[in-house]
Parts: sequence; C-alpha cells; structure tokens
Amino acid sequence: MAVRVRFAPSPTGPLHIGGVRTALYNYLFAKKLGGTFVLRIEDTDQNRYVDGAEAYIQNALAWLNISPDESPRNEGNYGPYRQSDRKSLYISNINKLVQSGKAYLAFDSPDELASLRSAAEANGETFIYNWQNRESLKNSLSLSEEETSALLKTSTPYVIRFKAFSKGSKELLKLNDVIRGNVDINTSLLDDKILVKQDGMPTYHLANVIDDHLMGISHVIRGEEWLPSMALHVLLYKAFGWDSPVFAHVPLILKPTGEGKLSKRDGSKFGFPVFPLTWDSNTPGFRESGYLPQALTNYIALLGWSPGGEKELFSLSELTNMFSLEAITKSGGRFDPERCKWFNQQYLQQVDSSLLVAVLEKEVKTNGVEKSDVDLTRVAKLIQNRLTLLTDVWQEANFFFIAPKDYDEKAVRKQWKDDTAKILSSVAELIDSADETTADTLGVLIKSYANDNGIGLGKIMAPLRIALVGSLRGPDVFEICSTIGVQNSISRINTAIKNLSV
RNA sequence: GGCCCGUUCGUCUAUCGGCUAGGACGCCAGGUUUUCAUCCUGGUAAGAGGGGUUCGAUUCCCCUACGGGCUACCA
Repeated sequence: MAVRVRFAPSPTGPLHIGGVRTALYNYLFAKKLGGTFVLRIEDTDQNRYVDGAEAYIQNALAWLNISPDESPRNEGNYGPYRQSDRKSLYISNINKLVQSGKAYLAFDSPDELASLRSAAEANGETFIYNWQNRESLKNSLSLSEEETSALLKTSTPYVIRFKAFSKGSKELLKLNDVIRGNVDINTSLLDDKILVKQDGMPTYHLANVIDDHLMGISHVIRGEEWLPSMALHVLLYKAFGWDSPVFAHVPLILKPTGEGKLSKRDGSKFGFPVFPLTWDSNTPGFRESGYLPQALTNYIALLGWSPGGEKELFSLSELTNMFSLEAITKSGGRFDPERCKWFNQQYLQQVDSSLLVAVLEKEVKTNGVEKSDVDLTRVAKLIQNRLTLLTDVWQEANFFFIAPKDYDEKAVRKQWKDDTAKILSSVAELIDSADETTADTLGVLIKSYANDNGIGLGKIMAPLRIALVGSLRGPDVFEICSTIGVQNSISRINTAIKNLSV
C-alpha cells in the first residue's frame, strides 16, 4: 500500500515548535519510504480561524525545507485540502452513520448540558453523555420518531453524536500504536462524542477520520494529546466500515522546566523563540532570531527520536535515511534552548561564507556606514567561528567598519601604561612605512620591532587591540589591522593616544 | 475526580537479560590562541522506590510514588 501521511494543523495562529516537529517526522517518514506528505488545513472551527495562519504554516514549512507534496497551494488528486471546503463530504458520510443507527441526533442545549455537568460535579461525580444516561436525555434515541420530527420541523438546533457503546456489546477494544505498542481500552467508559456541531460543521474527530480515509492516509503520525481519542477514531473507522490507518503518537515537547507542554507564551517567558518564523512583535521566530533551518530541524529531530550511535549532526537527507517510527521515544522531552543554540553554532561554522557576507552587507547599510573599503568576505571568514546566531554578526564585526568611540575602562586601566602612547606612535610609524600589509608581514614587522627595542610584546598587543577595537576581544590583531587598512589603523591609534593618554 | 501515557547523568539520549551504564548539551579544569571566542584534552554527573521472575536485572512482570496528556458544540 502506498505510504501517505499528513500534517493537519488548525489555522488558529502561528505554528509552534511542537507542530513543527510533528510535521518533520511526517516528512521524514514519507521521504524515507518514497511516500507522499500531505498538508491538510483543519479549519472547521470558524470561531478560532486566524487570518494569515495558513500562509504562515506553509511559509514555515518551506523555510525548513519540509514542504508538503500536496497542500492547498499545490493540490494533488485528493482535494480539496481545506476542511471548510469539504463540508459536503462530511454531510453525506454522517448521514450514512445516522441511518445505520451508529450516530444519533441530540437536542440538548449547551446550557442544559453545562448545568448537568456542574450538578454532577457538586456531587463529586462526572457527567458523561453515554450509554448510561443517553436514554434519559433529549435525543433521537430517547424520543419517539414523532417527537424527533416535530423538533426538526421547528428547526430546533441539534448536534449529531456517536453511539460509542451499547449495553451488551464487547467492552475491550485492542488498539495498536507503533510507538507505544498495544493499548487496551474499555469502551464502556467512552462518551458519545459530538460529531457534527449545531452550526452543521463537523468536529475534529469526524472530519479527521473521513478525510484520512478519503485521502488515502496510511499512517497517522500526530501528537500524544490525541492518544485518548484513538479509541474513538478506531471505532469510527469500524462504524464506517473502513480500515484504520496505522497510528503513531509522538510524545510532547515540554517546557524547559518540565512543567507541562511547551506553549505559545513560553518563548517570551524563557527568552527563546518557539515559532519558526516571526508572527508579530510578541512572537519572535527562530529565523529572525538568527537560527539556520538545518540547525532547527536537526535539533528538533533528535528531541524525541534517536538513530543510535554517537553522531549528532545530520543533514535532512541523512535524517531521512535513518528515520523510523519505532525509534521515537515514548516520553516527553524538554526543550533545551542551550542545546539548540549549540546545533546552530555548529552549522554556522560550516555554512558558506557568502551567506555571512550577505548579512554583513545588510548590517553595514542599516548601521549607517557610508563608505568602506573593507573586504566583506575577509571579515566574514574572520568572524565565522565566533558566531552562535546569525544575529551575532554585527556585534562581532562592527569594529571593522566603525572606529571605536568608547574604550573598555577596565581594559584601559590594566593595559594602558605611561609609555604606551610612545610605543604605539612608533608602531603607527612602523605600519605606515610597511611595504606590505598582510597580517603576516605586519606581525613579523611588529614582533621584530619589539624584539629589537627590548619591548615586551604584551606592551604592544593589548593597547593596539584597545586602539583598534575598543576592548580586548575580537580576531587576531594583525588580521584586523590588515583588514581595515593602514590609514584606518593609524588614525585609530592616534585617536586612542589622544583620548587615553593623560 | 475519572481514563490514558510515561519515568537512565541538571537536560537530550544509547543500551533491545551479562554494565567498569556510552555519547551530546551545560558546567568545571587544563592546553592552543600574548585578547575573547573557536578548537583540543580531561573531569563532573544517571536507570524513581518496593516487590517478584531469573544463575544474573537498567532491561521482563506487579504495586507505589512522581511527571505528563485527555476529560469542550477547540483542535
């Protein structure tokens, strides 16, 4: 049978990192087995629909290089790919279920049910709409045919419920999950879930089952929050007379503290992004925060799945080759921002420096540098292994383009001595007279000058760095000197002498 | 409360009955770099508790504890 999997988010806002991982696992599984990865938009709840969310989902997947083979943007032979466009399919199928007596109409109002629930709660009990009390509630099972059609004639609002269990039927339902193995469920404990809402729209459960069947979905890979619904879904497939797909419920991604699943608000709470792309000013994305897509997919793939072995860095195609549902972990994993950053740093060191040059070009412009002869490729190579995030670029490179305005006080106090000014002006002269100004020749020149004049190199290097950078950090001094050029270097040295010598 | 799932270093994980329990992040120390970072080397640190089964349990079973999920006319 053809492998077809789907990622089926609701367009209720930006896609968060847990959803991203579910999508990734679906993608990896499909690609590994030469199957098809489908994106279906589950927009049956019009109240929660958020404009732009669907576009966001597709853009996020595209950024991560895990775009679906079939989607609303790129339809295959199983469309439409939005549930709001599939309403007629739900209606025709649910009618079959009602006719066969496996589902029924219920006229109880939300208010009536709410008061039943709170009354039960007051007694320390739980109200469940199921075989134990459905005969005493207001529905097409308890009412006579005449009563029911009278209610329908007056357009009394109703929902359609699934008849989950009847007295005398088999209680034990054996379920299988690829990740969790066998799960036995007592179906007499199930409630009669609403399948069609008063507004005529299907609930998740109904739409999901019908769509997965109609779209030929072979494997349902989804979050663990759906595990309690698996029994209902299997029962629904049976009621329709359809085969169930294979189920795999992946564990949840937890907050860094472990208290509950990672939520949308945790990003700002813990100071890291939880969304792939920036959604608004309160919800920053990994992309805008300086993460590389391959770093994110690598980290997230390994949060809840492991190929074994001791390698950690894998490309998307390597992940694909090794992926298997069976190797997915059973327990939830905490999101660890530090580890995520480490992956990014590793990838940033491997990336082609042209990417950094592009970032540099932009930063140079936005930081108001008017004219600069500095070789951007050279700067990119010098700072590349100093970056953790792409957004670190300017912080690591600004002094190549802008002369220091302030000097690190602590460094100056420690390294700027009485004779520093004198030494540095000789160094400036030395640089000025140099025939060649590569980092190497400058290094040789200054070192031999120090040697010939009995001056410790320490008396030169630290002050020179302070003059050029403003503090004791950054790449090799001779490289900086050579990269910004002789004239720049000399002018910075003279400025420092003027500002720092008393 | 009820139902379901889970539990190996602080965190992510390996182990599919033989363990001196391996790797990675983090942290600590040393080295390289006359700066900082990178990089290298080393160190730190774990199978929730109690019962079984077995020659032998981290691994299989049961109980307890703890954690998580679900319990909507949301997905």
